[in-house]
Amino acid sequence: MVAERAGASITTVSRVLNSVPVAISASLRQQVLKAARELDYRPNALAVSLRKGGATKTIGLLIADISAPYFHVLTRGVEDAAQAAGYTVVLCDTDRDPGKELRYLDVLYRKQVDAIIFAGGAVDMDQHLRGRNWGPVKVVAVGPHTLPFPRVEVDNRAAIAAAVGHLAEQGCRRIACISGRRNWLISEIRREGFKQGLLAAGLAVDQQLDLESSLSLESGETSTKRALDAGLTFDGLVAFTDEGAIGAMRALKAAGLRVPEDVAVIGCDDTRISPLIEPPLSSIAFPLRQMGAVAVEMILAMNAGLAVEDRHFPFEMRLRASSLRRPIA
Amino acid sequence: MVAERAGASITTVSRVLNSVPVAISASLRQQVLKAARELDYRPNALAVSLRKGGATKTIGLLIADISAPYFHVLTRGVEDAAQAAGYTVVLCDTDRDPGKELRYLDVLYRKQVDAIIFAGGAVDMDQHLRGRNWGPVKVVAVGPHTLPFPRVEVDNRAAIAAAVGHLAEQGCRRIACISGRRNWLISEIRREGFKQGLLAAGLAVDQQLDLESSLSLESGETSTKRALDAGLTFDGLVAFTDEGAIGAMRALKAAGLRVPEDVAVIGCDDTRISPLIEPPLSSIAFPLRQMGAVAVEMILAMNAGLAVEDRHFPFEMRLRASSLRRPIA
DNA sequence: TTGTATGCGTTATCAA
DNA sequence: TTGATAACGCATACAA
Repeated sequence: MVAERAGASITTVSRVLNSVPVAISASLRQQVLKAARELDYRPNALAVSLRKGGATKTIGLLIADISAPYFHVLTRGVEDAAQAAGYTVVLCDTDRDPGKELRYLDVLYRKQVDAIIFAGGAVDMDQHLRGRNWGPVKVVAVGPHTLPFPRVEVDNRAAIAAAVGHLAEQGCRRIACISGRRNWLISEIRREGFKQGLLAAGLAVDQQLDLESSLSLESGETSTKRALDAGLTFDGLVAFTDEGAIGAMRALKAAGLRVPEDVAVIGCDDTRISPLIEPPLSSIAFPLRQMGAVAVEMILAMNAGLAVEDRHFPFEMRLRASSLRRPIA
Repeated sequence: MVAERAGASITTVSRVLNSVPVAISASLRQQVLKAARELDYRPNALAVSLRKGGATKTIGLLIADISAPYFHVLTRGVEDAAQAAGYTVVLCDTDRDPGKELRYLDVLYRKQVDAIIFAGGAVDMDQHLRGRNWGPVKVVAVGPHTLPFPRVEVDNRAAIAAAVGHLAEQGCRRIACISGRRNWLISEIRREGFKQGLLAAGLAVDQQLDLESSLSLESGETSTKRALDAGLTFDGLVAFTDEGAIGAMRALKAAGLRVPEDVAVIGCDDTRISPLIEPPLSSIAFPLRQMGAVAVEMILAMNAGLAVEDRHFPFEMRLRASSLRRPIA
């Protein structure tokens, strides 16, 4: 196309457009450039990747749900870093469904992605991913994962334990927990943190106070309502998700309970909503955007043949009215 | 690879794996299947697309910012529909920056995407996209756009006018507006709706009450604060965005004004947050998720050679405490 | 029923 | 300084 218009061979065109260090007459070069501009020619990335054997500059991002706060902030971090590095991001919402995860992996492999970022998976200990041949694809996980990939991590256990500690410090003695599904690794880890926090505070672990939910607002509301209806009592509540906390607070209000006076509440992930609701919700913040960016950096490093290590990030307690009954120590 | 392992020609392998309607001996077929399974072979989508001339089953999605509520709901709709149709979505955050938009388009074209969905662009009347050769790529726009592509649309003008009408009905006489940047088409259209609503209610248009912002929470807060500091008074406020409305409400509260008694407030987009804040925010809802899905449907139709028409969706007023001073008529 | 050869758009090797 | 040609992995027209 460009070649014939410029009256040159495709070889020459390729050389000019890729600035291959080979002497080319100025006139021919100009003609090629002109033709390319006029046709607004763009090299076919498919052909280039095929020929060069691999690199597509594409990253597959597997997340549970882009419309959940945790994930879209993370995603923005990934996308920015990817774009800056000349990579493109394929968005894959898995809803934590192993089937979807597998189907997406299949597509991503067919499309020859260079790398995959896992976030919000680790369901059923990743049985469905066991024994898989990952080939040359670079894989990074954000958050807990059972497979031996480099990870971008935050101490979820300590985070929830700290939340419990805070509630205890605020005078709570019976602390409930809006937890996540039992077969999600993240839930199990946070659950451990919950127990750990109780023990550290010298409080008893009451299995009944573990209110399992799917981490959504609606689910948090339902679980809490069910617990209250069943006559359960508690004076503190930590939710593994801000949305769950908000749902719980709705159920508490509906039952005539005051936050934080009757029940002090703290969430997790520090969603954008948290400071805006009434009362403002205490939460545990993670540097999600940065974590997304770092996941991409790790991929770049792996592509460069460097050894990468897990990266750990700190959490931060954002204490607000929903959990504050007395001045902080 | 698979061919040699199965002791067959690549032709046969291709035929078996693609179920080409050609007689093949059962034994050979089994061997091919076995080899493919053992190697867990996946056809190289790059090569397939190259050979078949085009179709990559990929959609480029250009949005302003995945971390903004409007866009991640829309995106989820796009993603679900795309996945169901065997398409893959490349996420492109443009931040409404024409430069980023152009750079992303370049990449998408190189990668031979089949289609592009524009949402949250239309900046400066899309000067940077004028006269462009779009080639065989199918383009659909969600929301207002200056270029002649099929669109998924909602009557933004009427929506904002209705919001103004509602405030007027609630007794507001001086209505301010947290608008968007002047060079964003969406802002201009909503601004028209604002004026139209004022006129319909027999209220005067006061240029001073147009408080320009970037549609973000922070921006809404700043604009409102500045207006109040300048001594402007108003008893109603419509924001082109829920986040802007929330920001505005913060500024109002800080100034000692009550919502809705002193200033009735209504937002737009009906974000997930809106019903949760205090007071719950009135807003105008669009079926964003569905709109995203329809955008994909339109692309599929275009691919099938069908003629597609613009699709219009209704808006819905969600009235809540922030704007309710009296029973609704 | 099976296989050989060609070409998709590129880049890299080799020859002129 | 330039160009013809092979090869990347695959699907298909054609041959056997």
